[in-house]
Amino acid sequence: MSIANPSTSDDLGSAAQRERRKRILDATYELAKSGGFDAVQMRAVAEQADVALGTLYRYFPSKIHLLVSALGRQFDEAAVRLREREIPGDTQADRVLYVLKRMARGMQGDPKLTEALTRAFMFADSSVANEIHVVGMAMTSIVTHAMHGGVPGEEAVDDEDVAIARVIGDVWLSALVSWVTGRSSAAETAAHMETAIRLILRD
Amino acid sequence: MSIANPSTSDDLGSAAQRERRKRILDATYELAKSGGFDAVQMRAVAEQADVALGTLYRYFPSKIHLLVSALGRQFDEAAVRLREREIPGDTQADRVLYVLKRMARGMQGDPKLTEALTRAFMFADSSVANEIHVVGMAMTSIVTHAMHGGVPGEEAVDDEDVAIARVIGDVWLSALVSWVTGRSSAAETAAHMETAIRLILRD
DNA sequence: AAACGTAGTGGAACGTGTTCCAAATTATGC
DNA sequence: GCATAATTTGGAACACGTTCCACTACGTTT
Repeated sequence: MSIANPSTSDDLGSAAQRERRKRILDATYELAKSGGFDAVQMRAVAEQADVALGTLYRYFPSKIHLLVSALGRQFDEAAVRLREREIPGDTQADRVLYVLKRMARGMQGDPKLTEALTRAFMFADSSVANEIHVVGMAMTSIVTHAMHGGVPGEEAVDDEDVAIARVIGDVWLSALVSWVTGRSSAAETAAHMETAIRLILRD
Repeated sequence: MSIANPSTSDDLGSAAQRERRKRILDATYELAKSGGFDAVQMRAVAEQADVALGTLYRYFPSKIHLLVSALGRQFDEAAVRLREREIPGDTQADRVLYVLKRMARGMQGDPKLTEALTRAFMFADSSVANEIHVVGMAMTSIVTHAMHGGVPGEEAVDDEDVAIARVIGDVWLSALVSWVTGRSSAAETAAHMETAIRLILRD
């Protein structure tokens, strides 16, 4: 008997399972993109992914797991895209701001999607630790990569860099939450991020 | 006809209404304290506050409004208690850390309560803007007050102080979320806060 | 090819947040 | 004190996340 759960195990299962998993995440993405958190209804995801409700729950044990997994996929892709690119800017603050503004632009282009994923992330509890960890790693990687300008050879990332990256990630998340929940505008959010980063990264 | 909603209007209504409102918030507090977010069930709150379900919804249009209002009351009280007190510590960082650690101790003493209120805060959307604002103000006030050592006379709080306080508030919130959702321990959270604040407030 | 175990299906059912409504109660203006 | 408006009540009903179950389909072992 296999206790393995197709969504969390490192063993990704058969091709059919990988295919189902992808269909489910794609459906989640589409629904989130067009209708936000509320539109990602488990029955709707199951139907759009052409999968029974029970199967959906076998792959992702809750709506939050599902959305955070989708977020993880997004961030992973973004981190990979960014990694193969040099980051312009003379100071750490400039480079980090460049990257974060670029990501912010992407997110503002899909506000519903961003809302859905952010809400899920903020609501997740420890049972979602694995999925959360993926997101946290990608975020830290994005920030440290920006700090060091993207030169691939000497990624001299020490502990302090990671600590700084985590603080920046915190501010980023809080700012994202304010924006997503309509508490502050895109411009205010950008300004706030800039303030914070220049405060944290005065070289 | 009065469009006024007893919970959001500045007009607090009759004594009976104020009394009901208090009973509701008290019931919320009790349930949150003993069982966390999930235990704050609208039917249970209504019953414990000795109020009909419909009335509960008239006072607080959603569970999130209810919990964020309860959080606001908590923070307000904390801010007031803190305001009438001098904050020990030689540097801004020391004083802010002193205050935040003190608040953290309080929160760790009531983990369920903290979980409930924090989850609600993080999940709130723009319809909860008013209640959120109360919390944000209290938080900023607590931090700026700590920065200036609590000398009541010359509260020379300028815009930059507020910006800094907001960044600290962001980190605080993120740290709180990690702790509340079981992603990091109290010790890790404290260490992370210390790192962040020393980074932001190197005098 | 038969038997077996695992995964997927369809759908009923439950819990809790939320909405709605008619009747009862309370407050207000005259 | 009465008429009228506003509020509260009790409870039914609905929506959606989640659980559960009997059944079917599939793949593996022998």
